[in-house]
Amino acid sequence: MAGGSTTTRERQREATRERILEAAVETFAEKGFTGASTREIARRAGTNQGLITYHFRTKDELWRAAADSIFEGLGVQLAGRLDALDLGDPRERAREAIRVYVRFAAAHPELFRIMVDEGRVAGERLAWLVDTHLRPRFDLIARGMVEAAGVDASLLPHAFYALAGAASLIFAVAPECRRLTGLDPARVEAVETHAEFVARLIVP
Amino acid sequence: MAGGSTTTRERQREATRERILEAAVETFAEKGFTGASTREIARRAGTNQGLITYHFRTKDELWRAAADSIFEGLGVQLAGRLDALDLGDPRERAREAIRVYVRFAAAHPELFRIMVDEGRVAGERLAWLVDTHLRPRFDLIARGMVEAAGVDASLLPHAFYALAGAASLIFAVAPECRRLTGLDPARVEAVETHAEFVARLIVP
DNA sequence: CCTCGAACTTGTCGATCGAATAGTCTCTGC
DNA sequence: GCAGAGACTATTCGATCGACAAGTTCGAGG
Repeated sequence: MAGGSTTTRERQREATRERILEAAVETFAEKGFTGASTREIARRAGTNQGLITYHFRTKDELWRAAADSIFEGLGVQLAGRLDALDLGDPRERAREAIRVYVRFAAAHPELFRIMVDEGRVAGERLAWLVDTHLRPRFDLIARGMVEAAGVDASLLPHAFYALAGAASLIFAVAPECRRLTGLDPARVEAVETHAEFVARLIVP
Repeated sequence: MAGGSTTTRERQREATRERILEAAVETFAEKGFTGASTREIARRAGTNQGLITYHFRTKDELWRAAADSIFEGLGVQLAGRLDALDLGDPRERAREAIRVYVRFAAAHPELFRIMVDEGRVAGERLAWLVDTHLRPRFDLIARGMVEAAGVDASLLPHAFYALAGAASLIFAVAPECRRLTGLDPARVEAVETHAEFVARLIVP
């Protein structure tokens, strides 16, 4: 089935789906599930609302596809970068892993935003999000924390959420940070400063 | 105006306003501004939707009143508790200040939730929130960080958001934490463990 | 070339949103 | 103890939501 034969039709279909998906990730990250309307997503994607129902049956399935898309990117980027750092002493390696995580959080604030949005109230979407995407990542990071950083197993939830919060919040509320402190967290120097700050915070 | 003479009418009016306000804080914290409907808030308060329009003119003003209510509580609680700790060495005092902050974040996750909700997109509500409530608190905490903990002024935004995120995230996404890790962050022992963890993290 | 199915557009449905209105009830001041 | 004001209810409005169904366009296979 694979083969390279992609007809014009297939290419356009996939391109349209991708445009809608990108707009969905953006909009869900900004407004949350209820706050984002399928009409606005369609407008950002440059089409109409009916086309969303056609490609993704419901708003709920569109949201799941958007979440899949976000976590897919996370997997690729983190895996690739973490392979590169195998030398140096364990503490420096832990610091570098944190820097990588902070840089990712800066580049993709959607992840943190959607986690906070859905994590507040128990429900079907939260259950799906945790079971499908969060648990595998958590297990991976937790193993690293126990083996490399020597974190006590009973403290794992605390360490995980403390790290996630310290690393991501400033980028998730970038407009607020700009107005409150004058610092634009999106600038490269700000990202590097934050990465170094959090790395030294957790591994002094 | 002052005087103690509160008629039955005045008492009931204030009691109703308070019930609506509590329901509003709850609902806005759970669903965000657009996700929360005035009808649901009225239902939680045990009245009808028209009464909200009567007491607070618009949904926007109700939201502002809810934010006022949250930050009023923050001011009272933090001020009272921080006065009590004047002895001990500076590092231990800084740790205790962090513990107080974590306990507050655990008791009032609404604060963090509303901050993240509104901080994502620049707008009128964010501008009002920052100028009215956030900036005074930030200046206070920033002064404490510079004077007591010796944080470099250029790192203040990073330190502020790292602390806020590390302290609050686990409580803001309590349902997610329960499902992901099995730990219920609302339990007293969990709060104290997190307080100690973050305090030792930032002031080793 | 031509038709057939897919990708896509347009229009509409019932439900629900925030807000405004008119009407009801109850406490208060004279 | 009665008239009036103010707290509260019931109803309705236009706008917008997600979902659906009918049309329109257009590239691919025979």
